Amino acid sequence: MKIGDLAKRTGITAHTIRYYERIGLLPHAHRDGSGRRDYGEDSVVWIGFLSRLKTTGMPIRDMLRYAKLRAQGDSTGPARAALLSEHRDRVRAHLAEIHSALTVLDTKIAGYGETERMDPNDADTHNITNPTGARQNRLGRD
Amino acid sequence: MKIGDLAKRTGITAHTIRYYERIGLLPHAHRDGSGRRDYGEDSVVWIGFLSRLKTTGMPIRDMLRYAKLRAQGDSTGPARAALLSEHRDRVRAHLAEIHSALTVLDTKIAGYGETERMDPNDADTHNITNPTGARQNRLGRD
DNA sequence: TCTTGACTTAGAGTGCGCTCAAAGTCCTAG
DNA sequence: CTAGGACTTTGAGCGCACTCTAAGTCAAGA
Repeated sequence: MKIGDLAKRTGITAHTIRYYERIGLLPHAHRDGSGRRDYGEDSVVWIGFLSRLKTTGMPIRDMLRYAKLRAQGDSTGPARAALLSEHRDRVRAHLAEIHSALTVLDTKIAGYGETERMDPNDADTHNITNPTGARQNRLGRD
Repeated sequence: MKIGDLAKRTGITAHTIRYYERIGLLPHAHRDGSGRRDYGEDSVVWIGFLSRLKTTGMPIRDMLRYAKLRAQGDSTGPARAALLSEHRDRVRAHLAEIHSALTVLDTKIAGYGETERMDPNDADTHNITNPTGARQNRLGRD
């Protein structure tokens, strides 16, 4: 499989695949006769796993630690399990924080509904004051 | 209250408070006789709310949109509610993704534990039976 | 009075994770 | 044979959200 195909199948760009290889997150790819990267199904699986780690907010430097342990062979199983389980704990803690903040958000939204005498579920049908996007600040972006 | 006190009470640095003012996330602060920023309790509350938005992953450009609506007065209530409720939906969707990825992580960790008990030399070469149907292992040779 | 330390400004620097540019090579369809 | 597109490399650039530096002002305690 060529890099473009792998990109399509994993949902990350070819640029990013090369970047991942460069930093060591992916092993150096096998090359075909003309020097181009050629991948197998295992690459799809590994990138899929990396994407899941990314979804949970794991920084690349930790994925890198995991990848290096993995490259060292089967004996690093316990270390990998430890790395993953510490990360899992952090994710769960973060999840709890988000839930808590979301509760506040819910209250706030409900409060607006009350004040404005409108159903929060109708909020989406009201356009934001400035749909074309006046940019009054250098950070503003639409 | 001086900027240092506000920093202590909100958990963000004085540098960041000035940065937030610079980009428009905080209103221009009142100054005392010698030109120093002087804050009231309302600032603590507002920064607390911003921090919650940040916890839920709202980008600064969106907080900025919210802050500008807020500065425009009560008539922007519906727009603010809309902004918040769209964000809430995105956060909930993201939360679901994280939960799903976490399930895979749990399975993986359990898999390591299993192979450890069964055969320490064979760690990570097992096909993990997993309820989501995802297999995430064996990338080429290690 | 002197010293310490919190404050002021504009602007530069940092770390992360990509993302793209430039210039060249190679495969395939027409 | 030729055109187009996918690929190759090294290295630069970007967007985000801070984070810090430099040079200076000011207030209060020993």
